[in-house]
Amino acid sequence: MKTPDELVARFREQGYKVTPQRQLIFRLLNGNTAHPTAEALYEVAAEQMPGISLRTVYQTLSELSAMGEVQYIDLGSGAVRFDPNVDDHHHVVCSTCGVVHDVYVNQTPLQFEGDVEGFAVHSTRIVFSGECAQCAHLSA
Amino acid sequence: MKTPDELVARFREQGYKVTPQRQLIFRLLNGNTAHPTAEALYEVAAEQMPGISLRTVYQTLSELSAMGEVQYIDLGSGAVRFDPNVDDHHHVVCSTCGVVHDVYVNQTPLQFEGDVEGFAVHSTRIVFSGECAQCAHLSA
DNA sequence: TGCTAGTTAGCATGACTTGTTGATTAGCAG
DNA sequence: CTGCTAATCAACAAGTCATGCTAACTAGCA
Repeated sequence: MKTPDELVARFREQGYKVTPQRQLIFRLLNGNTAHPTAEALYEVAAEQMPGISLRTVYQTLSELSAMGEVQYIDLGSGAVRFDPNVDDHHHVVCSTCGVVHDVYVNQTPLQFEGDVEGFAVHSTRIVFSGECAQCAHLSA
Repeated sequence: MKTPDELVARFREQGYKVTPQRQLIFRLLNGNTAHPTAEALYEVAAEQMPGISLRTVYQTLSELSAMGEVQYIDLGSGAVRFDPNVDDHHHVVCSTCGVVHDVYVNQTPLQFEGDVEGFAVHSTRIVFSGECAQCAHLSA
């Protein structure tokens, strides 16, 4: 994702207004590796800006997604999560606490891109499930 | 998934009753490679047994899943799908028509199982997206 | 300064899944 | 065959997630 300042510029270019709400969301997402849900982001936002509406958070996330600045990630956990990291990467999820980390798979099964079962494959999503170091430690 | 007959036996073992509804669902799932949603399965079932309730379909699928006879697969398309194929395999989805095929990835990134970012990984799900042969043909 | 987009609250909707209740049906053990 | 009990059904509700709508207010920015 671009920096908050760059996003401000991009929003202006597109004719979108740069509101304090949007700027707040830009800042909250910047460098965020927590893969928050819209709700989670809303809660943090509401602490810093009481009165901000969940609707606005959804709206801004959807705009950012349309601009390719954040990624929707669906881990089958109910709510969609947002990832400001739009690099080509994958995810590992702790099946105990639900924490999500980015995973860079250098040896992607790229041999499949192009032709799998007659499909012209153009993207690959990998989700690893397991137990994070903390949960493994607690249960030990 | 086991054959309908084997499932009947397993249900009896577990003390579950073998009802016509359950047997119908067993048959509909047997060899089914369509990865149906619960609703889709219900519709087919209702053709053969008018009066069967969606609730019963959900119920039976959940029992089968608990017994490890079907797999839930979540492709982020809204509804959960069911896969009677419980082998270790992955999926490829057509982004145009939504059809799902099984994919056996012989060269799984197994090098990651065991330790990714400090996680003790125990499962890996890969979803390929692309265009199926039919859709590619139609758009050509 | 003023046009217009954005925000808000509040309510509604829609998809998907599960829970509940109460009546009826039927599997299956004895 | 009988009877206990699980299963089913209809009908309704609830819960989650996401989005749509309205009407009124606010504020960005040309």
